[in-house]
Amino acid sequence: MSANSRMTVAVHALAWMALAERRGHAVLTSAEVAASVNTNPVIIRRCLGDLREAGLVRVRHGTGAGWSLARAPEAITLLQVHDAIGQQPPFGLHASEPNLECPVGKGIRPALSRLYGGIEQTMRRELAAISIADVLRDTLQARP
Amino acid sequence: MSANSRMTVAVHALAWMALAERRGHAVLTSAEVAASVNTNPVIIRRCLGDLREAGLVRVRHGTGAGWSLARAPEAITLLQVHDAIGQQPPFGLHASEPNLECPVGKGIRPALSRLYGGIEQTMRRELAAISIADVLRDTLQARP
DNA sequence: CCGGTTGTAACCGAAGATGTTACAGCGAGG
DNA sequence: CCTCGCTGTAACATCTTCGGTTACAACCGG
Repeated sequence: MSANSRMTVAVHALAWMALAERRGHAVLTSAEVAASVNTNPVIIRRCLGDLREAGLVRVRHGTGAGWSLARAPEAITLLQVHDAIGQQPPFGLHASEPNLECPVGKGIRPALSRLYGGIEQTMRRELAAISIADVLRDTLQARP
Repeated sequence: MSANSRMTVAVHALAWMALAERRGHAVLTSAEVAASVNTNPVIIRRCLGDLREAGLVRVRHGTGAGWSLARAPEAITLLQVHDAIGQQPPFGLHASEPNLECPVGKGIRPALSRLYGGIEQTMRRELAAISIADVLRDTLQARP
């Protein structure tokens, strides 16, 4: 499995919370979410902790503690999730600075930065158009 | 160093080869390319080896050996480079299979696959619209 | 055959992701 | 105000990947 499943875990958790909320079970513990995602509760706590900092979920302490959505599923976009969990961009520049004596080495970084930035903007626009409610709806339609 | 710089290295190498070719120095050794990218010649050989398998560059052995473009810089798109070096998609699914007893766990993977696939398609379309010649032109215009 | 370069294997260290254990902190409810 | 359950986080163990390095056989033009 290629790296970066954090986006997937976060979206899965939010979709599950949205469904539970709709079923009248609004507060979930990290263990309950972890059971659906099939991972360790600490992974979920770390993930939901990021989402909480972004204001997407709320947490309750004490007896009967747990997590709940901070707003309607329709109002949570994948772009917000993407930013909340600090996803790294799809392309990176050179590991070590290129040779600036070479005309290509000198100009390639700004050129590629602009180029990569444009692609990233397009991706952000697509992510912004999709909400957790959309994902949940699509998820509940069983398909091969 | 954050992530995947392979795309950057490949594009840098091709742009540099395109410029050298235009200057009448069509055949470059891996050491010459490595000097511009500022990395080890083996890294370049591995990278150009991938590009050769995709038919984007040619290699010559024996005395005076080295690499040259297999076609005009205008005819090499970033999508071809992307595919040649086997870039991994920006998002990955779950590390371990989610709980299929849960309606979300059951349906989330196909839903996210479709979603991620759509985003990837958009990205591919953008990459296909940019050639090495475009990158070289942009690179040679020094800009802050 | 020689000399220079490719093609690859083997290996290293750093970094990041995932998972696990352990434990202090918090607060709702008795 | 004490208890209990869950959060929040540190620490740590793997595992994988990546960039880098060394070494060496294969190749071929001259």
